[in-house]
Amino acid sequence: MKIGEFARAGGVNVETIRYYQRRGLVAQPERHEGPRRYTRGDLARLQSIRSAQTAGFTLEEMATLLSLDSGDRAAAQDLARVRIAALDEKIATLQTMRGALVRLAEDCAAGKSGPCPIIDAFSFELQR
Amino acid sequence: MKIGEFARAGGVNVETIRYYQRRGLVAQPERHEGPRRYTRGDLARLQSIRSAQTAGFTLEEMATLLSLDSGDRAAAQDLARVRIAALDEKIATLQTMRGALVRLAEDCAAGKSGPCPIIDAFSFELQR
DNA sequence: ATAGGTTCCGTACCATGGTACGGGATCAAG
DNA sequence: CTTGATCCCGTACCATGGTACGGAACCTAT
Repeated sequence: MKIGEFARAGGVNVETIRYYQRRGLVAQPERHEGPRRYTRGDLARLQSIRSAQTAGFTLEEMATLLSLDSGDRAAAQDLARVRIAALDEKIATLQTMRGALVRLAEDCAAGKSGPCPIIDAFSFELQR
Repeated sequence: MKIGEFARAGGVNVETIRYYQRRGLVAQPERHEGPRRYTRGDLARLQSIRSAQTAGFTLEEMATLLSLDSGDRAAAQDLARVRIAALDEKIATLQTMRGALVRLAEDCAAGKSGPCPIIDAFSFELQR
C-alpha cells in the first residue's frame, strides 16, 4: 500500500508516519518505481508502536527496544520491569486522585450551602 | 516568605512559580518595599495545583476552575465528572497494558530459546 | 562600602509528539 | 492532455509544561 492508505489503516496521519520514520521507528521502504510501498509487516509494526505508546513507552524507549538484538532477553525484561513498575505507580496515583475527586464531588453535591468544596480545594485562601 | 523559599517549600523551582503566575494560577503579591512576599495561603494554592495536576487536570482546566464563582457548584461538578470519567478510562487502559506487559515478560522469562517475545511484539516482521 | 546572593522581569529556549505548509513530481481517470 | 489526487521532502510551526539566561536592582553580612 502507499503511504496514505498505510496511514489510514494505522489510524494515524501521514505526517505521523513520516515523523516515525525520522525517529527510526518505522522503516522507509525502498523506492523502486513509483511511490514507496508499505507491507502488512509495516502495519503490524505501526500498531505495536501505538500500543507501546498506550503502555507509556516513549518513542525513545521504543527505539531502544527495537534496536535490541532479539536474543537480548535480559535487556528487554529490564525495560519491561521498569515500565510495569511505572505503570503500577501511575495506576495507584490515579486511583488516589480519583478517590479524592469523587469525595469532593459528593461533598459538593451534598452541601446545601457554603462554598463549593471542589473549587475550594483549589482556591483555598489564606487562612491567616 | 520570598519567592525562593516559597518555591522550595512547594517543591518546584522559581521559574515554575513565575510561569504559574503568567498562567494566572498563582497570585503575584503586591510589592510594598523589598521583594514580594508569599503567604501560606499561596503555598496551599501551589500545592493544590500540584495535586490537581496529578489528577490529570491541565493548567488550563485549573484556571477555569479557579475562575468559577465559588458558588457555581454545577460547573465545578461537571468538570469533576469529566475528570473522573477520564481517570476511569485511563486507569482501565493502563491496567490492560500492564497485563499485556506482564504476560510478555513472563513468556520471555519462561522461553528457553527463540526470539524474545517482548522485542518480538514490537519488531514483528512481515509474516508474508 | 563592597562582594555575593536574591529578586525581578522579559525573552528565548527545551522536550515530546506531532501537525501544517509549500513546491515539485507523478499517477489515474475522463 | 488536462485536472485532481497522491506522494515526496524539507522546513516551520503547534501545544504543553516548563527551564535557562541575562542584566539591573536590591539586600545582607563582613
